[in-house]
Amino acid sequence: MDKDSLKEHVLNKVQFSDEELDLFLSYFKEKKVKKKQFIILPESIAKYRSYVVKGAFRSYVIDEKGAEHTIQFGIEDWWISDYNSYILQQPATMFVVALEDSTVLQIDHESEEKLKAAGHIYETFFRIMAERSAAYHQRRVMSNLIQNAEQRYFSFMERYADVAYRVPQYALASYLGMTTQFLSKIRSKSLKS
Amino acid sequence: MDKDSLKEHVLNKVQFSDEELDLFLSYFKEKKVKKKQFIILPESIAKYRSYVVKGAFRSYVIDEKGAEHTIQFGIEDWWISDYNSYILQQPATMFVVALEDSTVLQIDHESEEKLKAAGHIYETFFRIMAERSAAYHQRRVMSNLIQNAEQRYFSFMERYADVAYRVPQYALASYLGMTTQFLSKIRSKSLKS
DNA sequence: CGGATCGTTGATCAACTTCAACGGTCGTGG
DNA sequence: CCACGACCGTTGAAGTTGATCAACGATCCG
Repeated sequence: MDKDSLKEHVLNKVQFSDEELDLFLSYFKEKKVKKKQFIILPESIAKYRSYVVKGAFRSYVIDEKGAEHTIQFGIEDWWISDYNSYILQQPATMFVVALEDSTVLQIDHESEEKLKAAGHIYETFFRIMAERSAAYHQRRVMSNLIQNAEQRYFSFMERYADVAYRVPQYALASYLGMTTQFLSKIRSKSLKS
Repeated sequence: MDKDSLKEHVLNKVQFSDEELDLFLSYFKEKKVKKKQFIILPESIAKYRSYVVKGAFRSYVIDEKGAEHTIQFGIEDWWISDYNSYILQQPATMFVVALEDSTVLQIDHESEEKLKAAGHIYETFFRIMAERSAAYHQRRVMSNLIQNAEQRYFSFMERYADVAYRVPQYALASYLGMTTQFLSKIRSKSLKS
Protein backbone atom coordinates (compact mmCIF):
# COMPACT_ATOMS: atom_id res chain seq x y z
CA MET A 1 0.00 0.00 0.00
CA ASP A 2 1.45 3.31 -1.11
CA LYS A 3 1.52 5.97 1.54
CA ASP A 4 4.31 8.06 0.04
CA SER A 5 2.15 11.04 -0.85
CA LEU A 6 0.65 11.19 2.64
CA LYS A 7 4.11 10.83 4.11
CA GLU A 8 5.41 13.77 2.15
CA HIS A 9 2.28 15.73 2.97
CA VAL A 10 2.69 15.43 6.74
CA LEU A 11 6.44 15.95 6.74
CA ASN A 12 5.73 19.27 5.11
CA LYS A 13 3.84 20.29 8.24
CA VAL A 14 5.68 18.70 11.19
CA GLN A 15 9.06 17.11 11.84
CA PHE A 16 8.14 13.54 12.70
CA SER A 17 10.95 11.16 13.64
CA ASP A 18 10.97 7.87 11.73
CA GLU A 19 9.16 6.06 14.54
CA GLU A 20 6.60 8.82 14.96
CA LEU A 21 5.94 8.78 11.25
CA ASP A 22 5.56 5.01 11.19
CA LEU A 23 3.07 5.06 14.03
CA PHE A 24 1.16 7.87 12.38
CA LEU A 25 0.97 6.13 9.01
CA SER A 26 0.06 2.79 10.59
CA TYR A 27 -3.33 4.18 11.56
CA PHE A 28 -4.29 4.96 7.97
CA LYS A 29 -6.16 2.37 5.93
CA GLU A 30 -6.47 2.53 2.19
CA LYS A 31 -9.92 2.57 0.65
CA LYS A 32 -10.94 2.47 -2.99
CA VAL A 33 -14.08 4.40 -3.82
CA LYS A 34 -16.01 4.14 -7.06
CA LYS A 35 -17.39 7.20 -8.82
CA LYS A 36 -20.76 8.30 -7.36
CA GLN A 37 -20.16 6.29 -4.18
CA PHE A 38 -20.81 8.14 -0.93
CA ILE A 39 -18.33 8.03 1.94
CA ILE A 40 -20.45 10.18 4.28
CA LEU A 41 -24.23 10.60 4.46
CA PRO A 42 -26.32 12.98 6.58
CA GLU A 43 -27.47 11.62 9.94
CA SER A 44 -24.57 9.18 10.10
CA ILE A 45 -21.56 10.01 12.26
CA ALA A 46 -18.47 10.69 10.20
CA LYS A 47 -16.06 8.00 11.30
CA TYR A 48 -13.12 8.95 9.08
CA ARG A 49 -10.92 11.80 8.05
CA SER A 50 -9.84 10.98 4.49
CA TYR A 51 -6.69 11.94 2.64
CA VAL A 52 -7.14 11.81 -1.13
CA VAL A 53 -4.39 9.80 -2.78
CA LYS A 54 -6.07 9.72 -6.17
CA GLY A 55 -9.38 10.95 -7.52
CA ALA A 56 -11.83 13.69 -6.61
CA PHE A 57 -14.56 14.25 -4.05
CA ARG A 58 -17.21 16.78 -3.27
CA SER A 59 -19.02 17.52 -0.02
CA TYR A 60 -22.39 19.23 -0.14
CA VAL A 61 -25.57 19.94 1.76
CA ILE A 62 -29.16 20.02 0.53
CA ASP A 63 -31.40 22.89 1.59
CA GLU A 64 -35.13 22.73 2.30
CA LYS A 65 -35.92 23.57 -1.33
CA GLY A 66 -33.91 20.59 -2.46
CA ALA A 67 -31.03 22.62 -3.87
CA GLU A 68 -27.48 21.32 -3.43
CA HIS A 69 -24.69 23.54 -2.11
CA THR A 70 -21.12 22.38 -2.49
CA ILE A 71 -19.07 22.99 0.63
CA GLN A 72 -15.74 21.62 -0.47
CA PHE A 73 -13.89 19.77 -3.17
CA GLY A 74 -11.09 17.34 -2.48
CA ILE A 75 -8.57 16.17 -5.05
CA GLU A 76 -5.11 14.65 -4.71
CA ASP A 77 -3.25 15.77 -1.58
CA TRP A 78 -6.35 17.29 0.05
CA TRP A 79 -8.37 16.08 3.00
CA ILE A 80 -12.10 15.60 3.02
CA SER A 81 -14.78 14.85 5.61
CA ASP A 82 -17.71 16.45 7.37
CA TYR A 83 -15.47 17.96 10.02
CA ASN A 84 -18.24 19.14 12.27
CA SER A 85 -19.43 15.58 12.42
CA TYR A 86 -15.99 14.03 12.58
CA ILE A 87 -14.48 16.25 15.23
CA LEU A 88 -17.45 16.39 17.55
CA GLN A 89 -18.72 12.92 16.60
CA GLN A 90 -22.17 14.31 15.94
CA PRO A 91 -24.57 13.37 13.13
CA ALA A 92 -23.37 14.62 9.77
CA THR A 93 -25.23 17.24 7.76
CA MET A 94 -23.29 16.67 4.55
CA PHE A 95 -22.97 14.23 1.74
CA VAL A 96 -19.45 13.38 0.64
CA VAL A 97 -19.33 11.68 -2.74
CA ALA A 98 -16.64 10.56 -5.17
CA LEU A 99 -16.64 12.43 -8.47
CA GLU A 100 -14.25 9.89 -9.99
CA ASP A 101 -12.96 6.45 -9.12
CA SER A 102 -10.71 7.33 -6.19
CA THR A 103 -8.33 6.09 -3.53
CA VAL A 104 -8.19 7.56 -0.03
CA LEU A 105 -6.22 6.91 3.13
CA GLN A 106 -8.51 7.03 6.14
CA ILE A 107 -7.92 7.46 9.84
CA ASP A 108 -10.82 6.84 12.18
CA HIS A 109 -11.72 9.23 14.97
CA GLU A 110 -10.76 6.90 17.77
CA SER A 111 -7.28 6.37 16.33
CA GLU A 112 -6.83 10.09 15.89
CA GLU A 113 -7.69 10.61 19.55
CA LYS A 114 -5.17 7.95 20.50
CA LEU A 115 -2.49 9.64 18.44
CA LYS A 116 -3.20 13.03 19.94
CA ALA A 117 -3.03 11.54 23.43
CA ALA A 118 0.13 9.62 22.63
CA GLY A 119 2.33 12.52 21.73
CA HIS A 120 2.77 16.23 21.64
CA ILE A 121 3.77 16.22 18.00
CA TYR A 122 0.56 14.56 16.82
CA GLU A 123 -1.43 17.22 18.61
CA THR A 124 0.67 19.79 16.78
CA PHE A 125 -0.09 18.20 13.45
CA PHE A 126 -3.83 18.27 13.97
CA ARG A 127 -3.64 21.81 15.30
CA ILE A 128 -1.99 22.88 12.07
CA MET A 129 -4.66 21.05 10.07
CA ALA A 130 -7.39 22.91 11.97
CA GLU A 131 -5.65 26.25 11.51
CA ARG A 132 -5.46 25.71 7.78
CA SER A 133 -9.07 24.77 7.64
CA ALA A 134 -10.03 27.91 9.55
CA ALA A 135 -7.92 30.07 7.26
CA TYR A 136 -9.44 28.45 4.18
CA HIS A 137 -13.02 28.95 5.30
CA GLN A 138 -12.33 32.50 6.37
CA ARG A 139 -10.92 33.35 2.96
CA ARG A 140 -14.11 32.02 1.48
CA VAL A 141 -16.27 34.13 3.78
CA MET A 142 -14.30 37.20 2.71
CA SER A 143 -14.58 36.27 -0.93
CA ASN A 144 -18.36 35.98 -0.58
CA LEU A 145 -18.58 39.35 1.14
CA ILE A 146 -16.34 41.23 -1.24
CA GLN A 147 -16.77 39.69 -4.68
CA ASN A 148 -19.73 39.31 -7.02
CA ALA A 149 -20.50 36.08 -8.86
CA GLU A 150 -18.23 36.79 -11.81
CA GLN A 151 -15.30 37.80 -9.62
CA ARG A 152 -15.72 34.72 -7.45
CA TYR A 153 -15.55 32.58 -10.56
CA PHE A 154 -12.38 34.19 -11.87
CA SER A 155 -10.71 34.09 -8.45
CA PHE A 156 -11.48 30.40 -8.24
CA MET A 157 -10.07 29.81 -11.71
CA GLU A 158 -6.87 31.58 -10.79
CA ARG A 159 -6.32 29.59 -7.65
CA TYR A 160 -7.93 26.26 -8.41
CA ALA A 161 -8.06 25.89 -12.19
CA ASP A 162 -7.10 22.23 -11.86
CA VAL A 163 -10.21 21.63 -9.75
CA ALA A 164 -12.47 23.66 -12.00
CA TYR A 165 -11.61 21.56 -15.03
CA ARG A 166 -12.27 18.29 -13.23
CA VAL A 167 -15.62 18.82 -11.56
CA PRO A 168 -19.09 19.04 -13.11
CA GLN A 169 -20.27 22.55 -13.76
CA TYR A 170 -23.30 22.31 -11.49
CA ALA A 171 -20.98 21.38 -8.62
CA LEU A 172 -18.72 24.34 -9.27
CA ALA A 173 -21.68 26.70 -9.62
CA SER A 174 -23.14 25.58 -6.31
CA TYR A 175 -19.72 26.00 -4.67
CA LEU A 176 -19.46 29.54 -5.96
CA GLY A 177 -22.98 30.39 -4.84
CA MET A 178 -24.67 30.81 -8.21
CA THR A 179 -26.89 28.81 -10.57
CA THR A 180 -25.44 26.65 -13.31
CA GLN A 181 -27.19 28.87 -15.86
CA PHE A 182 -25.44 31.95 -14.60
CA LEU A 183 -22.05 30.25 -14.49
CA SER A 184 -22.62 29.14 -18.06
CA LYS A 185 -23.29 32.75 -19.06
CA ILE A 186 -20.16 33.99 -17.32
CA ARG A 187 -18.10 31.40 -19.14
CA SER A 188 -19.51 32.11 -22.58
CA LYS A 189 -19.10 35.84 -22.03
CA SER A 190 -15.45 35.41 -21.05
CA LEU A 191 -14.77 33.38 -24.19
CA LYS A 192 -16.03 36.17 -26.43
CA SER A 193 -13.64 38.79 -25.04
CA MET B 1 -5.74 42.11 37.55
CA ASP B 2 -8.84 40.00 37.08
CA LYS B 3 -8.35 36.90 34.96
CA ASP B 4 -11.25 34.91 36.35
CA SER B 5 -13.32 34.97 33.18
CA LEU B 6 -10.40 33.79 31.05
CA LYS B 7 -9.66 31.12 33.64
CA GLU B 8 -13.17 29.79 33.46
CA HIS B 9 -13.11 30.03 29.69
CA VAL B 10 -10.04 27.83 29.27
CA LEU B 11 -11.03 25.31 31.93
CA ASN B 12 -14.14 24.74 29.87
CA LYS B 13 -11.93 23.50 27.06
CA VAL B 14 -9.02 21.65 28.68
CA GLN B 15 -8.19 20.22 32.08
CA PHE B 16 -5.24 22.32 33.20
CA SER B 17 -3.59 21.51 36.53
CA ASP B 18 -3.17 24.47 38.87
CA GLU B 19 0.44 24.98 37.78
CA GLU B 20 -0.38 24.66 34.11
CA LEU B 21 -3.15 27.18 34.50
CA ASP B 22 -0.91 29.61 36.34
CA LEU B 23 1.75 29.43 33.67
CA PHE B 24 -0.87 29.88 30.98
CA LEU B 25 -2.44 32.91 32.62
CA SER B 26 0.92 34.47 33.42
CA TYR B 27 1.48 35.12 29.72
CA PHE B 28 -1.62 37.27 29.40
CA LYS B 29 -1.37 41.02 29.88
CA GLU B 30 -4.34 43.24 30.46
CA LYS B 31 -4.95 46.13 28.09
CA LYS B 32 -7.58 48.86 28.24
CA VAL B 33 -8.79 50.05 24.86
CA LYS B 34 -10.84 53.18 24.25
CA LYS B 35 -13.78 53.22 21.87
CA LYS B 36 -12.67 53.73 18.24
CA GLN B 37 -9.11 52.75 19.08
CA PHE B 38 -7.52 50.20 16.72
CA ILE B 39 -5.66 47.19 18.04
CA ILE B 40 -4.71 45.87 14.59
CA LEU B 41 -4.14 47.74 11.34
CA PRO B 42 -3.50 46.39 7.82
CA GLU B 43 0.16 45.94 6.87
CA SER B 44 1.21 45.58 10.50
CA ILE B 45 1.86 42.11 11.88
CA ALA B 46 -0.72 41.06 14.45
CA LYS B 47 1.32 40.57 17.58
CA TYR B 48 -1.51 39.55 19.90
CA ARG B 49 -4.40 37.18 20.29
CA SER B 50 -6.91 39.05 22.46
CA TYR B 51 -9.51 37.69 24.86
CA VAL B 52 -12.31 40.18 25.48
CA VAL B 53 -12.92 40.65 29.21
CA LYS B 54 -15.22 43.60 28.74
CA GLY B 55 -16.44 45.60 25.76
CA ALA B 56 -16.89 44.93 22.07
CA PHE B 57 -14.71 44.78 18.96
CA ARG B 58 -15.11 44.43 15.27
CA SER B 59 -12.68 43.24 12.63
CA TYR B 60 -13.17 44.30 9.03
CA VAL B 61 -11.53 44.67 5.66
CA ILE B 62 -11.91 47.45 3.08
CA ASP B 63 -12.36 46.50 -0.57
CA GLU B 64 -11.05 48.38 -3.59
CA LYS B 65 -14.26 50.41 -3.81
CA GLY B 66 -13.75 51.59 -0.26
CA ALA B 67 -16.57 49.51 1.21
CA GLU B 68 -16.09 47.93 4.64
CA HIS B 69 -16.85 44.26 5.26
CA THR B 70 -17.12 43.05 8.83
CA ILE B 71 -15.38 39.72 9.33
CA GLN B 72 -16.03 39.17 13.01
CA PHE B 73 -17.40 40.70 16.17
CA GLY B 74 -15.92 40.06 19.58
CA ILE B 75 -17.72 40.72 22.84
CA GLU B 76 -17.17 39.36 26.36
CA ASP B 77 -15.70 35.86 26.43
CA TRP B 78 -14.77 35.88 22.72
CA TRP B 79 -11.36 36.09 21.10
CA ILE B 80 -10.39 38.56 18.42
CA SER B 81 -7.44 39.10 16.11
CA ASP B 82 -6.47 38.90 12.47
CA TYR B 83 -5.67 35.19 12.72
CA ASN B 84 -4.10 34.88 9.32
CA SER B 85 -1.67 37.54 10.37
CA TYR B 86 -1.25 36.33 13.92
CA ILE B 87 -0.75 32.64 13.22
CA LEU B 88 1.53 33.00 10.22
CA GLN B 89 3.07 36.29 11.42
CA GLN B 90 2.34 37.88 8.09
CA PRO B 91 1.13 41.44 7.40
CA ALA B 92 -2.48 41.91 8.45
CA THR B 93 -5.27 42.63 6.00
CA MET B 94 -7.81 43.63 8.62
CA PHE B 95 -8.66 46.46 10.94
CA VAL B 96 -9.63 45.48 14.46
CA VAL B 97 -11.30 48.32 16.33
CA ALA B 98 -13.02 48.77 19.69
CA LEU B 99 -16.74 49.56 19.42
CA GLU B 100 -16.87 50.47 23.13
CA ASP B 101 -14.37 51.21 25.89
CA SER B 102 -13.00 47.72 26.43
CA THR B 103 -10.62 45.53 28.37
CA VAL B 104 -8.76 42.61 26.79
CA LEU B 105 -6.24 40.03 27.95
CA GLN B 106 -3.53 39.60 25.35
CA ILE B 107 -0.98 36.91 24.67
CA ASP B 108 1.76 37.64 22.16
CA HIS B 109 2.68 35.21 19.43
CA GLU B 110 6.11 34.39 20.83
CA SER B 111 4.65 33.47 24.21
CA GLU B 112 2.03 31.31 22.58
CA GLU B 113 4.76 29.44 20.71
CA LYS B 114 6.61 28.95 23.97
CA LEU B 115 3.51 27.57 25.63
CA LYS B 116 2.83 25.18 22.79
CA ALA B 117 6.41 23.96 22.91
CA ALA B 118 6.35 23.65 26.70
CA GLY B 119 3.52 21.20 27.00
CA HIS B 120 1.20 18.86 25.26
CA ILE B 121 -1.85 20.34 26.95
CA TYR B 122 -1.21 23.84 25.64
CA GLU B 123 -1.01 22.47 22.14
CA THR B 124 -4.35 20.79 22.79
CA PHE B 125 -5.90 24.05 23.89
CA PHE B 126 -4.85 25.92 20.77
CA ARG B 127 -5.92 23.00 18.60
CA ILE B 128 -9.40 23.27 20.07
CA MET B 129 -9.42 27.01 19.48
CA ALA B 130 -8.51 26.47 15.82
CA GLU B 131 -11.17 23.78 15.40
CA ARG B 132 -13.82 26.09 16.78
CA SER B 133 -12.71 28.84 14.49
CA ALA B 134 -12.89 26.51 11.49
CA ALA B 135 -16.36 25.32 12.49
CA TYR B 136 -17.54 28.90 12.96
CA HIS B 137 -16.31 30.08 9.58
CA GLN B 138 -17.69 27.02 7.86
CA ARG B 139 -21.13 27.63 9.33
CA ARG B 140 -20.92 31.11 7.93
CA VAL B 141 -19.98 29.87 4.46
CA MET B 142 -22.98 27.54 4.55
CA SER B 143 -25.25 30.29 5.75
CA ASN B 144 -24.13 32.48 2.84
CA LEU B 145 -24.73 29.71 0.34
CA ILE B 146 -28.11 28.64 1.64
CA GLN B 147 -29.84 31.71 3.04
CA ASN B 148 -30.95 34.98 1.50
CA ALA B 149 -30.35 38.35 3.15
CA GLU B 150 -33.49 38.28 5.27
CA GLN B 151 -32.87 34.73 6.49
CA ARG B 152 -29.26 35.54 7.36
CA TYR B 153 -30.49 38.44 9.45
CA PHE B 154 -33.04 36.38 11.37
CA SER B 155 -30.58 33.53 11.91
CA PHE B 156 -28.10 36.00 13.32
CA MET B 157 -30.73 37.49 15.62
CA GLU B 158 -31.61 34.05 16.93
CA ARG B 159 -28.06 33.10 17.72
CA TYR B 160 -26.41 36.42 18.50
CA ALA B 161 -29.15 38.84 19.52
CA ASP B 162 -26.90 40.23 22.27
CA VAL B 163 -24.33 41.19 19.64
CA ALA B 164 -26.90 42.62 17.25
CA TYR B 165 -28.20 45.04 19.84
CA ARG B 166 -24.74 46.32 20.72
CA VAL B 167 -23.13 47.02 17.38
CA PRO B 168 -23.85 49.80 14.89
CA GLN B 169 -26.25 48.83 12.14
CA TYR B 170 -23.79 49.43 9.32
CA ALA B 171 -21.37 47.00 10.98
CA LEU B 172 -24.04 44.34 11.25
CA ALA B 173 -25.18 44.91 7.67
CA SER B 174 -21.64 44.54 6.35
CA TYR B 175 -21.22 41.37 8.41
CA LEU B 176 -24.38 39.90 6.94
CA GLY B 177 -23.37 40.84 3.41
CA MET B 178 -25.98 43.49 2.63
CA THR B 179 -26.28 47.26 2.56
CA THR B 180 -27.38 49.23 5.62
CA GLN B 181 -30.41 50.39 3.63
CA PHE B 182 -31.55 46.88 2.96
CA LEU B 183 -31.05 45.84 6.58
CA SER B 184 -33.10 48.83 7.62
CA LYS B 185 -35.90 47.71 5.31
CA ILE B 186 -35.82 44.16 6.66
CA ARG B 187 -36.08 45.49 10.19
CA SER B 188 -38.95 47.85 9.50
CA LYS B 189 -40.80 45.14 7.60
CA SER B 190 -40.42 42.70 10.49
CA LEU B 191 -41.81 45.26 12.93
CA LYS B 192 -45.00 45.65 10.93
CA SER B 193 -45.87 41.94 11.02
C1' DC C 1 -29.68 2.94 -29.80
C1' DG C 2 -32.39 5.44 -26.28
C1' DG C 3 -33.17 7.73 -22.02
C1' DA C 4 -31.32 10.48 -18.55
C1' DT C 5 -28.27 13.92 -17.19
C1' DC C 6 -25.59 18.07 -18.26
C1' DG C 7 -24.71 22.46 -20.13
C1' DT C 8 -26.54 26.41 -22.99
C1' DT C 9 -29.41 30.25 -24.29
C1' DG C 10 -33.11 33.66 -24.10
C1' DA C 11 -37.01 35.89 -21.73
C1' DT C 12 -38.97 37.27 -17.61
C1' DC C 13 -38.80 38.13 -12.73
C1' DA C 14 -37.16 38.86 -7.91
C1' DA C 15 -33.66 40.25 -4.71
C1' DC C 16 -30.80 43.48 -3.58
C1' DT C 17 -28.03 47.80 -4.67
C1' DT C 18 -27.49 52.47 -5.71
C1' DC C 19 -28.72 57.10 -5.47
C1' DA C 20 -30.78 60.79 -3.19
C1' DA C 21 -32.95 63.23 0.36
C1' DC C 22 -34.19 63.76 5.16
C1' DG C 23 -34.51 63.57 10.44
C1' DG C 24 -32.28 62.20 14.56
C1' DT C 25 -28.46 61.82 17.59
C1' DC C 26 -23.94 62.02 19.14
C1' DG C 27 -19.76 64.21 20.32
C1' DT C 28 -16.88 68.09 20.14
C1' DG C 29 -15.20 72.78 20.40
C1' DG C 30 -16.30 77.26 21.65
C1' DC D 1 -23.53 73.75 28.32
C1' DC D 2 -25.06 74.82 24.06
C1' DA D 3 -24.64 74.90 18.94
C1' DC D 4 -23.11 72.95 15.14
C1' DG D 5 -21.31 69.58 12.12
C1' DA D 6 -20.64 64.86 11.26
C1' DC D 7 -22.33 60.54 11.27
C1' DC D 8 -26.15 57.21 11.48
C1' DG D 9 -30.41 55.14 10.26
C1' DT D 10 -34.64 55.52 7.31
C1' DT D 11 -37.42 55.79 3.20
C1' DG D 12 -38.58 55.82 -1.71
C1' DA D 13 -37.43 55.48 -6.67
C1' DA D 14 -34.68 53.68 -10.16
C1' DG D 15 -31.22 50.47 -11.64
C1' DT D 16 -28.47 46.03 -11.71
C1' DT D 17 -27.29 41.49 -10.63
C1' DG D 18 -28.43 37.11 -10.61
C1' DA D 19 -32.52 33.63 -10.22
C1' DT D 20 -36.20 31.30 -12.36
C1' DC D 21 -38.59 29.27 -16.10
C1' DA D 22 -38.58 26.95 -20.33
C1' DA D 23 -36.82 24.88 -24.33
C1' DC D 24 -33.13 22.70 -26.73
C1' DG D 25 -28.67 20.27 -28.13
C1' DA D 26 -24.92 17.47 -26.58
C1' DT D 27 -23.00 13.78 -24.15
C1' DC D 28 -22.69 9.94 -21.39
C1' DC D 29 -23.83 5.43 -20.06
C1' DG D 30 -26.53 1.35 -19.90
